[in-house]
Amino acid sequence: MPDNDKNERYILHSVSTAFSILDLFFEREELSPAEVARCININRSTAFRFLVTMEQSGYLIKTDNAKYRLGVKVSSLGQVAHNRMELITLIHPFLVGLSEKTGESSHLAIMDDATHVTFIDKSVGTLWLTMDVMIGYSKYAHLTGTGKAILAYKSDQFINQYIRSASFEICTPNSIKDAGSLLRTLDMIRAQGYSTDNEEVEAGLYCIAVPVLSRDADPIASISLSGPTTRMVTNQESHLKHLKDAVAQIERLIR
Amino acid sequence: MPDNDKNERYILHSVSTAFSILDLFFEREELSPAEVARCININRSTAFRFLVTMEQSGYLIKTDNAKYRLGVKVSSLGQVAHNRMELITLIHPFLVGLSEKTGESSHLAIMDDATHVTFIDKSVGTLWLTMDVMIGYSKYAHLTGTGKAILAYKSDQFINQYIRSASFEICTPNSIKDAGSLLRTLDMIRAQGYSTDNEEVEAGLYCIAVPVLSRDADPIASISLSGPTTRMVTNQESHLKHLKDAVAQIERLIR
DNA sequence: TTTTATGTTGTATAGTATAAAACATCGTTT
DNA sequence: AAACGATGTTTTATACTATACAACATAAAA
Repeated sequence: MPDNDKNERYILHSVSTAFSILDLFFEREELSPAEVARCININRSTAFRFLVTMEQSGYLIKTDNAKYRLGVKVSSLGQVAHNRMELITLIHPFLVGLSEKTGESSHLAIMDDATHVTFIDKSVGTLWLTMDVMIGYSKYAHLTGTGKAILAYKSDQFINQYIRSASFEICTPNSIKDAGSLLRTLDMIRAQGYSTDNEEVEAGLYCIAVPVLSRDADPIASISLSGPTTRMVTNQESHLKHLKDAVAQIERLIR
Repeated sequence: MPDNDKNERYILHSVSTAFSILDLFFEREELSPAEVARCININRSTAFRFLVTMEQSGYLIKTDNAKYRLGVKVSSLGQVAHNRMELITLIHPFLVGLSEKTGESSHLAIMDDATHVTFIDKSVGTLWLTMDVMIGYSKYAHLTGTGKAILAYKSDQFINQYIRSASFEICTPNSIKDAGSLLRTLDMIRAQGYSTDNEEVEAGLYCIAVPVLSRDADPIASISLSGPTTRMVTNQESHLKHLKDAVAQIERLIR
């Protein structure tokens, strides 16, 4: 990433660490100065000052036992951000339609950095046994159906970069284990126009995903249907048709 | 606020302005370096550096026309924060119950600073004409039923501080116009145990709210029912009963 | 075309972020 | 009970960097 290296020169160090501290709260519900200090390797007193500052800004709140948590403002601003993502506004009705027609959960995902796919919207299925991922959840792209659908339509150099920076952790026996099989899978996805996740991230969970391409064929997102393998396999044809119909309409709207 | 003044000494200036910049995005969907610079009175190049830093941290994204928007991470972290607020987890079922029983929208609000009340959860009513406020929305406490319910049970010194720092903008003919009538209203709220908002924030909108008090009688939140004045007034007695029932159960749970 | 506003990039310095050290408290261990 | 270790908080000195200024490039406006 030459652009990132270039910007490196302008980074305000303390601001950057402030957001690193905020990042810690993705994993931990509350953190003390000492814990923050250990996590990002800074001095305890410095950590304390960061926390005080962020509390004063309303982005953290201090609990009674001198620990800190995410403040209400984070939640509020998150709502604002969520509502503003026009992609969501546009696509949400289609997700609802998909989950109503099929009974399965439907998701909208994007790749917002070079390696991870993020679920930015969902419509949970009506059936009792149903997939439910939290919005905002991130995974390496090659591990999910939505991620592979997007990755397959990225440029060769993007994919090569991906292979260099991704780690091929193994979630299930079906997980993609190396660059070679990933490349073969992506070829197949391009050939058939959709991707599947056949229990590759979690046992019993099957997913079908179709990319949403911009006018200049850039994969800006993908939508998916997910559910238990048995149900998904028997209905694969009809699910796929619904997904492709939805994407066709979405692409008409965004071009 | 003596504690705040005391902490003033530890504030990291650049971190604080970073969050001020983030605050700007509550109002504006996208901002350029020059705009940010004007809004918070800093140099254009400094603003630029802040934006680059925050982009690199994933909390902002740069659009094609060199403007910046809230990044996906804000939305993700907001979700996380929202899910973690145990108050919400605890109270949400009651909100759902209230809106199902009454058909009207039900809200949970807190005061997370000295002047504003924030809606942190809701259950939208089942009726066609229904109130729907975005979660995270903030107003001066004296303007809303939920705000007044909380304010009424705060300490005298808190209320005096409130009167000093709040501005009595007039939303409708019924809005509270001065400190005197606010104090009288708060007295009445304490006397009857609930607050109303009789078209004080928006014409036609009526709201009944009841505070949620902690073991030591601190007003930690309030819940409300809101809807068109006509419907609300005719059902006021029954709505109030439902609200008080819910609060009684909630208070039993949190003490 | 000229002008004005703005994004972006160097640069010098005033100011502050940072770590180290010290104190206060707390819970644990001996 | 005493000693210890871990941690929250506060003070302090210094290396560093956040900041504004200036300059350039570019885009929009006049």
